[in-house]
Amino acid sequence: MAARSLVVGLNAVIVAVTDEAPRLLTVEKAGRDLRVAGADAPALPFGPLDPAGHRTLELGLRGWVREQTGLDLGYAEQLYTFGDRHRDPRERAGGPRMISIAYLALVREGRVSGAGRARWRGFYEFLPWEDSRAGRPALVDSVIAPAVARWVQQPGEAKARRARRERADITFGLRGATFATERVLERYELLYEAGLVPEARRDRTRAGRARGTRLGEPMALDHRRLMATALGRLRGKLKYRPVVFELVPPTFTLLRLQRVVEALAGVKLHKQNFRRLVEKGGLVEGTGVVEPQGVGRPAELFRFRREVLRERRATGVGLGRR
Amino acid sequence: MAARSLVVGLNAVIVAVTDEAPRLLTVEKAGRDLRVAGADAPALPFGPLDPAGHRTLELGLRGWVREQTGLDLGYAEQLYTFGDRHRDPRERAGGPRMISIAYLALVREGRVSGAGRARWRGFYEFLPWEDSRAGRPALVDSVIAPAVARWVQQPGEAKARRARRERADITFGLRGATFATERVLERYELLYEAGLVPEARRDRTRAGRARGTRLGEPMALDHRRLMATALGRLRGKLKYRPVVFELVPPTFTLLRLQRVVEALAGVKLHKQNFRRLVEKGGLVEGTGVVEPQGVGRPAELFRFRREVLRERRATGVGLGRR
DNA sequence: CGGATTATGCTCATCATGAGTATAAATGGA
DNA sequence: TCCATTTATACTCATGATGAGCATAATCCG
Repeated sequence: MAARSLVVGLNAVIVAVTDEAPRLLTVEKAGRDLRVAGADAPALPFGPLDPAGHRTLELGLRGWVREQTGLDLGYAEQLYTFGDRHRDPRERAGGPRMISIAYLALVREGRVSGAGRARWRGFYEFLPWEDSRAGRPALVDSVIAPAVARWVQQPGEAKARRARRERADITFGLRGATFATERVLERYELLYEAGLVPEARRDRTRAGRARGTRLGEPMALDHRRLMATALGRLRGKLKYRPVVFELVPPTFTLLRLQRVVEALAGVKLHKQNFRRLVEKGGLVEGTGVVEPQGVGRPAELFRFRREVLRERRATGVGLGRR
Repeated sequence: MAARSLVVGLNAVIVAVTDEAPRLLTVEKAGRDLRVAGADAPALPFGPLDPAGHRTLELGLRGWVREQTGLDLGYAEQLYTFGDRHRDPRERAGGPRMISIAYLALVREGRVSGAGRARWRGFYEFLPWEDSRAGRPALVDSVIAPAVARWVQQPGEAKARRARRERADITFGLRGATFATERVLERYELLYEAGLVPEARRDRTRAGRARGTRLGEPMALDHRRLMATALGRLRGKLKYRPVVFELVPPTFTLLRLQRVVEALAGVKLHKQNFRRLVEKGGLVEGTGVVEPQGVGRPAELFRFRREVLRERRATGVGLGRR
C-alpha cells in the first residue's frame, strides 16, 4: 500500500535550562494527530505547513508553537529535515508520506511557563545516558556497555564486526577513543540499531511496548531522534557560538552561566578556567552590580558583550577539548 | 492567488575540485521544470520527492542525480531546507508551493565527467567575491564596498543604520572586524538585500535582467543562495572534519591537498604549517612512494589515516584562525 | 569567632599556531 | 658539468590558548 499524498510538518525542539537541568517543551496527550505509535507518549509541538498561509517555514513553526503552547519563540534555527518512509507508522495504512522540518528553539530561563497542553520535561528523562555531570551514568556500565558489546559481537563477517566495534568505540568513547559530548545522535542511533530503545522494536514489530530494558522514556514517533539531533547540535554549537546567552537572563553570575553550559554539555567544567575563558575572551563584561542573597561570597552580575561578534571568529564557551 | 498544492523538491549542490578551482555540477537548459526566472540560467540538479517511491530523502536525491547527470554520488549530507513563499516565481501564478531540501555532495577529483545535460562550472563564476587567494578581489573595492556603504547609509533611523553598519562590518570583515571565510551565505544575503545581485531585482520586479552592475553570473531561482549555503557549510566543516579527503584521490602529495583546501577556502595557507598540521596531527601518513614527474624535488604520496577519527575530536585541517 | 561556602586572582607546564630560516632533491639549460 | 630554479622537507622561535591547581577574599551561620 503505497503512500500517495504528502504532508510537510513543522516540529519544534524547544529548549530551556532551569534548576541546572536542560528542559524540553512537550505536548502530552498529543491531539488526534499523534495518537499512534507510542499512544500517549510525549510529543514535540507539531503542525503541518500551510502552503497558502505560511510565508516562511519558520513563521509557520512559530505560529504552531504559539497556538499549541502559548509561547512566542525567540531564537530559532532550522535543525534537520526528516523524511524516511514509515517514520510515521500510519503511512503503512495508507496515510500520507510525512516529511518533518525540525527547528531548534531556545527559551530564556524565567520565560518558562507551561501553557495549554504543553509541559516542560527534563532532557535526560529521555536520554539518561547523556548526563555525565556526576560521572559516567550507572546505566552505561550496567546496561549499555554489555548490550553494545553484544551488538558488536553479533554473528556475521569479521570485517563487519570490526566496523561495528570501531563505530561503537568512537560514538561512546570506548577503548581509548575520545568521548565527544556532541555525538548525541550517533549514540541514539547506535542504541536504536542495537534494539536498546523501545522505539526500535515498536517500529519493527508494530507492537506497543518493548521488553525488559527500558532505556529512557520513549516519545511519539521518531521524536527522540529529533531531540538527540537537537542536543547534539546544541552541544556542538556551544563551542563556537555564543548561544548560551539565549538561555540565560540579561544579567547572570558566572557560576549560573557555567551551570547552564554544564547542564547542556552534560559534563562538569573547571570553574576558574571557565571564568577566564568567558571574561578574558571578551564574551561578558561585569555590571558592577552584585547579586543579592545566597551563600558564600556574593558574585558580580555579568552581561553578554555583543561586540565580541566583531572581534573574534569563534565565539563559543568551549568545553575543553571535549 | 494562493498556492494550494505542495511539492517537495530535492536539490543537489555537487562539488569537486579540479585544477585548483572548486567546481559545481550544473544543469544548463534546465528542462521544462525550471524554464522560468532566469530563463536559461544554470540550475542545480533537481527532482521532486516521490512520496511512494523514494524510501529516504537521500535515496531520492541520489536517484535524481544519477538520472540527470549520470553520476553516482559518494559523500552526501543534508544542507538546508528552503521554503520561503515565492522562491519559485511560478507560485504567483498559481503554481504549487515549492519546498526544496538541499544536499551537499562531494565528488573525488578524477571522477568528474560531464554526462547528460550536466556541466561542471567554477564556483567563483557565480560568487566571484569569495576567492581571495590572489589577495582581495578587485571587485570588492571597485563595486561591493561602495555599494555596501550606500546600503548602510540609506535613509531611515540612525539605530537601524548602526545595525546595518555592524552587520556589514561583521559579514565582510570591515573596519577591524575579523573576516570569516565561512560567512558565504551572510555575504550573499547582504548583497542580495543591497540589490547587488541580479536575482534581487528579478524576484522583486519579475523583470528579466538587472541593471548595470552584474556581480557574478546568476543562476535559476534561488540556486545561488543554495550554493552560498553549501560553500559556507563546506568551509566551516573543513576546519573540524576530514572532509577534504572526500575530494582527493586515495593518495596525494601534501601540496595537492593544500591546493584543494585553498581552492575551497578561497585563501592561501602557509605551506610548512599546513604540512605540520596534517602530518603531526595524524590526519595523513606517508606511503613511501614518491610522485613521478613534475618540476622540483619529488614529493611523497600520502594517504588519509582513518584512525584519526578515534584519536582526535576535531579532525579538520584548520584554516589558521580564519 | 571559626567553619563552610562561593568568588576571584594568579602561576605554571604544555601544547597549538603563525612566521620564518635552512637545507635537500629534482629539472633544464648555459 | 654546473648553476639557477623549483618544490619538498626539517627546524626554530615567539606567542597565545588550555588544563590544573594554589591562594586569598567575602559572605553566612551558628
